[in-house]
Amino acid sequence: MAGRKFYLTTAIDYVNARPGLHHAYEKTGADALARFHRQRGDEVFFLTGTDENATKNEQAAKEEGLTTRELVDRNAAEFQRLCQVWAISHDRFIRTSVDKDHKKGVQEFVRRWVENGDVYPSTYEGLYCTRCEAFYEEDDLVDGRCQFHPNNPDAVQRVKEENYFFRLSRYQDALRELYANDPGFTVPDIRRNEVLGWFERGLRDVSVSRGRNLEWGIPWPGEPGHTIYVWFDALINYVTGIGFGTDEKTFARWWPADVHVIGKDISRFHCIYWPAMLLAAGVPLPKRVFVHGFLENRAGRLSKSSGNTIDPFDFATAYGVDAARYLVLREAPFEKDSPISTDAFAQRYNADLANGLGNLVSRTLAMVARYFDGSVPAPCEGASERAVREVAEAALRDHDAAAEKLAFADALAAVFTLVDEANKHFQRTQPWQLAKDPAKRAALGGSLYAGLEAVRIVAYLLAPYTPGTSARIAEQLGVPAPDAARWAEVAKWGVLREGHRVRAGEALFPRLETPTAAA
RNA sequence: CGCGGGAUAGUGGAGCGGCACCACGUCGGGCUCAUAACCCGAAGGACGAAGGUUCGAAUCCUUCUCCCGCAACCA
Repeated sequence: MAGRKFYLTTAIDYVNARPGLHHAYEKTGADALARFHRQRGDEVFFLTGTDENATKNEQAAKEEGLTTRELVDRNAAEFQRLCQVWAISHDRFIRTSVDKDHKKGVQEFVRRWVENGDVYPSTYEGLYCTRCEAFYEEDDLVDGRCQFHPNNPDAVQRVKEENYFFRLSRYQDALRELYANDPGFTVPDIRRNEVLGWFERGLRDVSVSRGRNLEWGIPWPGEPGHTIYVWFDALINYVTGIGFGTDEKTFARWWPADVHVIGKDISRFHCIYWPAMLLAAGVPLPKRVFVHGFLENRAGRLSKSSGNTIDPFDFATAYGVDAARYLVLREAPFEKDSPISTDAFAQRYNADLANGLGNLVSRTLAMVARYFDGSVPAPCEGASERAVREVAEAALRDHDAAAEKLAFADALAAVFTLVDEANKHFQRTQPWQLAKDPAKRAALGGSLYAGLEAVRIVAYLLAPYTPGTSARIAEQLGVPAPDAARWAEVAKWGVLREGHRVRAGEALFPRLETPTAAA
């Protein structure tokens, strides 16, 4: 796969609240995939950003005594800071209310619908919650109030307006065909099955504009007073972010997306609406939509509306960025829902990072320093060394197979089989005993060499998840930084040369003595 | 009967027709190079409830209970 282009996206985030751990989770998963592909030699474009054109931002701003612009800028900055703190390596952070190319591209996209006869005006009358920005049926309301905003008596209003509707129904057969021909379009299967279920109930045309002379939002082309419904403007970011409607050369280079990484709550939009929207605009479809699961705790799911989020900035500070990234991806398999808890994170930190990886690096380099004065000994492969080598070779294979599928918990587990094997290897060969007998010098060197190679390979394999730590280990080993190394040259056993200098460093992951206090 | 997913050792998971497995935690032992870390061993569950199919069921079927998600708020 070396040398191919790889374009991936995350969902863009609503700016009506602060970032939660779930935002960091999605971005970290996507980031690990981006870094994984770069490391294997692919050319990667990684897009993330904020979804800023929701009308509710106007109201939220009013309540805080700010202009809409001020509120949106302030909150968008928090999401950008999140990306910095969590070491997200995106190539572009798109802002839908700011970036001119987005606005222009969206209007071009809609213009194509119009040309294609896929939108038509129609009168819509119904109960509209201005807080949700959604229409509801009478049955959905509780005492005449929105069930999600019961404290806002004025939130629900009866509105009647001219809207443009998108002919979603026209694409039902094309979408069925897509799902029949390409079972991998939506993964994992559990999410695909949900999508198939939606088809069974049929697809209705959807309103894609708002006609209430809104100040905020992207104007409908040639139709003053109408704005493009925020959901549709948001989805189009995936093409405008790489030049659709403004830079066709760049667009042609990156599109179609190799994968859209999203949460399961918005799979309807990405798995049904988005492909139909693209078909209507005459744009090729993305290759895959990966629907990740949710972080859950006993207080219920983590979400903006329930307000039980773990602060992602505090979390990263408490554990360190690399550990934080490792913990969310290891504890919460990307492909499904997972319960999380601060206790589980803390235990995982000590077990895997402090006692496992950190201690292995520490003991290995300490022994090389003590017994060989920091100079790499000659390889000397006995039964134990061979076992380590074989586990390393399996880890390289198994990691990549899992990472390709975005199964990061499995991918990380594969890497840690090598950490465990190296620790067992030292117990088997007992270099501290061999060191007492000058006649066993070669065996001693061989044991430590195998340990060093294990550490080196682990560091490279973990680079997509723990970029800072991997770089530190590479530095201690005096080998090329993970960002700079050619994968084919480092991803194999036996690269370190006899006499090469290595040095011990500070503890990579200090053990937490009171685990529960960490977060 | 709106659709879908679950219920397995203290916790989190795997297994999905044939001796109930893994990780963490706990307990006991060993080692001493290392971040009181590492290694070895043990205890602990008969798999939500009831019924059925089968030589044999966490694993298939039926009913039930309880969770969760979706059904134009939400990653």
